[in-house]
Amino acid sequence: MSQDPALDPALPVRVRFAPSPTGQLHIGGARTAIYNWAFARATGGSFILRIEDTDPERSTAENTQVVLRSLRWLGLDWDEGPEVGGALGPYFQSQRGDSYQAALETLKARDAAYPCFCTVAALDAKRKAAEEAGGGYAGYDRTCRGLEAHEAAKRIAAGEPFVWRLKVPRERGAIEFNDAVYGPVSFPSEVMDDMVLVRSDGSPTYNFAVVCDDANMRISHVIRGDDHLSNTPRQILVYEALGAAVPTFAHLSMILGANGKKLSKRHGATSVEEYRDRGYLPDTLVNFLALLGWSLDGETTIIDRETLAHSFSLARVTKKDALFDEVKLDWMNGTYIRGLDAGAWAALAEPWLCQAGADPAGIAADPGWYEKLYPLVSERLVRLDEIPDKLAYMFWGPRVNLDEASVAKVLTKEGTDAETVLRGLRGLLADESLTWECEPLQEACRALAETLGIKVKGLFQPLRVAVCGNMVSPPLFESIELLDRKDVLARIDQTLKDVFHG
RNA sequence: GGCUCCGUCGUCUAGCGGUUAGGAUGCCGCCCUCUCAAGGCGGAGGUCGCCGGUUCGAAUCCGGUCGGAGCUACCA
Repeated sequence: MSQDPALDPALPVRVRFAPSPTGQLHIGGARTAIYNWAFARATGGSFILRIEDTDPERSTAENTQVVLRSLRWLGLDWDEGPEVGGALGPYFQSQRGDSYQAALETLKARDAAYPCFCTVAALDAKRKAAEEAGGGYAGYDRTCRGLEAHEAAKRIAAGEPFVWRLKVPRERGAIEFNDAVYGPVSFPSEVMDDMVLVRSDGSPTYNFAVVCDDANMRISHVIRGDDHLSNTPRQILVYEALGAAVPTFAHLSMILGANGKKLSKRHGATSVEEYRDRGYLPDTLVNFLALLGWSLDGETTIIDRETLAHSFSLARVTKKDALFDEVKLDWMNGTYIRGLDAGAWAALAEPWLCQAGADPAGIAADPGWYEKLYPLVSERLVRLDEIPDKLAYMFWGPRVNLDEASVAKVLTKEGTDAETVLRGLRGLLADESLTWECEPLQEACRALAETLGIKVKGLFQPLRVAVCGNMVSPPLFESIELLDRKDVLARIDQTLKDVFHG
């Protein structure tokens, strides 16, 4: 059994991510991109981006932009591809028509392809009959394979529509290859029919185009989704027919939704941009997706980009399908938010800060204020989109939006005298000699609690509700320090008025 | 139907013939504490899908079985 022409292991590593721009970049695709990128970086190879836009119906320039934008957002830089260029372009399949034509000529010259005049209708009928007979469809029956050359030429000349099929060698045995993830895989040759290479409209089929592209672009490792595992023997046959070196294949298991089924819109977000819009950080997504099917050492879960780029290896990729667990994703996003640089976080969180009530110009004008705001929320956030809810009180100015439940539980609860407490606080905070900083403020308030003979909690909570509007908030005195004294006093006055009609 | 692949705590995983089957998340408890978090400590949770076999010894090797997934197009 002759082995496929193996690729020279000394050749440089070249991998590609080849999405079809038919919509958003899904997280399954993102994970494939991450693995390709990480493998290239870890091996010192090249990461190539190729757009498979052969389906004009669904492939649009806009969709292509979405994919590029998502990859950039994730921080996956490509060495060759759209907007970057490269020696082996173009990097859009729609622009590589000539190369497919040339490949077909090669195949014809090697007697490895033949024209087939069977109509779709005829093939469908045969397939249906075979299925009804019980045995199942065994593939194309090679009706046109035995056609005499002059006969075929005559029919072509007569304008009869036809496709080009691959002439799979009759004596070809089982097709075997050593998958970098799955290990040795073998397909019996009996089930390999003479696949269509070029459609009757002259366009290449997917299985033909990818092989041409991967061969022409000198791809050394094809790292792609599991759904292509069964396509691989077919593609190997094309490499052989072309006389091209067969790359190493590495198939990635599927990512399933939390319900164990294929990911779908019905069960949460599925695209990179949806996760971005919900306030997940790109670092989180890269880390989390990388760990869905790969592990560094089985112990480490927080893995930064650099480590990933250095330590990724196909040998540690799992074969099992993985469920996408958003609960763990949330935890991870929280730890990445906590790890953010205080000076830079406002830029990242800007859209949500503005939703909370911040003024975009203000963010740029007073970065120091936002730097101090960061530690107040950082350990309370799981997603950035929680900012509007958690931080709105910082942007209310002199007004306070009192939460009804908090008022009932803290201010008007029977057996408490929040009014007296608030009046005391009002007087205390109005004292200009009190330094408007976290520590002195807190000390003064504690002293007041002692004077009033109540627990600090009995004083802090009413103050929290009066200033933050809610019994749950970021740290009280740190918040007050960041607010204007007159605004704080105004909020207490408003609370007194609204709740106690004073 | 045919072909191919997969199967370790709920979930993500470590494990490569000898481990009390490890880590992470989630859950529970304690500590810390101005609320909520974060953090620290501890706990519950896996007869390694099931059945046989090989072996002194199997999650690890072999066979079978069940369950799940993918492919089976002039879609990609």
